[in-house]
Amino acid sequence: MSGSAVSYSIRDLSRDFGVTTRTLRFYEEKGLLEPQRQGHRRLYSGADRVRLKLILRGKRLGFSLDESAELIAMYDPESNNAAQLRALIEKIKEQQGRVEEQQRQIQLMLADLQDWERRSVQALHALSD
Amino acid sequence: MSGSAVSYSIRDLSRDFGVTTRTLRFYEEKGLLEPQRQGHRRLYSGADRVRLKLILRGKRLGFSLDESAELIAMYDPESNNAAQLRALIEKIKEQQGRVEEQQRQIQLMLADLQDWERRSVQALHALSD
DNA sequence: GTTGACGTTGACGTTAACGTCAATTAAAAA
DNA sequence: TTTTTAATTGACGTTAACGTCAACGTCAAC
Repeated sequence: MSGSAVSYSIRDLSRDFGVTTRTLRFYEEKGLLEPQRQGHRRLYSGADRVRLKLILRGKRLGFSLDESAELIAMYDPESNNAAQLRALIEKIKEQQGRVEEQQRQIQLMLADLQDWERRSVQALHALSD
Repeated sequence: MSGSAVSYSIRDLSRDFGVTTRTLRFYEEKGLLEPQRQGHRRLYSGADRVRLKLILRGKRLGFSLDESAELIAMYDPESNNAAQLRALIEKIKEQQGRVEEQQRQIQLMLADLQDWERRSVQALHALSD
């Protein structure tokens, strides 16, 4: 076993992921991250980076931080728990449903508006004839 | 000109649209609605109902109230302003882009997870042989 | 030995979108 | 006329996701 434990300062993570240090401390308060300490300073491991990556991905998928926390808990790559994995997939499919519905609404609205536009353009042409 | 001005109480709107009266007063504070008054009581017109419908539609499309206010201002069916209409369409297309990106991210994630699931199921089968 | 650079813990501030009282008022019903 | 019932205006409370100080610690560099 080699002991080459790579670790990162709060500033490193901040830079690498484009979030403020305040954000990192906030995620820690919420229990989403728990880096080690060297004295009173935070030392982030590779595993911490992965967790952070998952949190941010959760946000991009449209989940709240609390929801992301839940999802990450299910995503434990060690546990190999098939039921949990399927539960996770379900949660994400639900979100997919919500997003699809939004998209449907947007398309309906756009169709309406574009129809409207066509008609108003035609009205203009009729005027200029 | 007939003067059959239909109007609705705050409770009517609340019931018909499934929002609380507090919400309606809040929308008014924000300038999204401005019903007439009969004494100190609010009297909502048909036009007010339409505005409310648009606000709620905006929310379903994923816009904030402030954004909805902006959109509704552009949506003036009287003005017949083609440029404004196209601007509105643009705004909505931008939102469409954001939602599509979210959906893309979700699909990627799902693909990953389902791949994972397949593999872990196979691993189980291998064990039971 | 003091100056920076970097980090730490409070703790209060902020925006969005309402919720939740409390104290009043006005009109309708009994 | 008294009691309901519906509505009104304040005004403070709440959740989420951080922002923004302030005051203090520490370690290497000059």
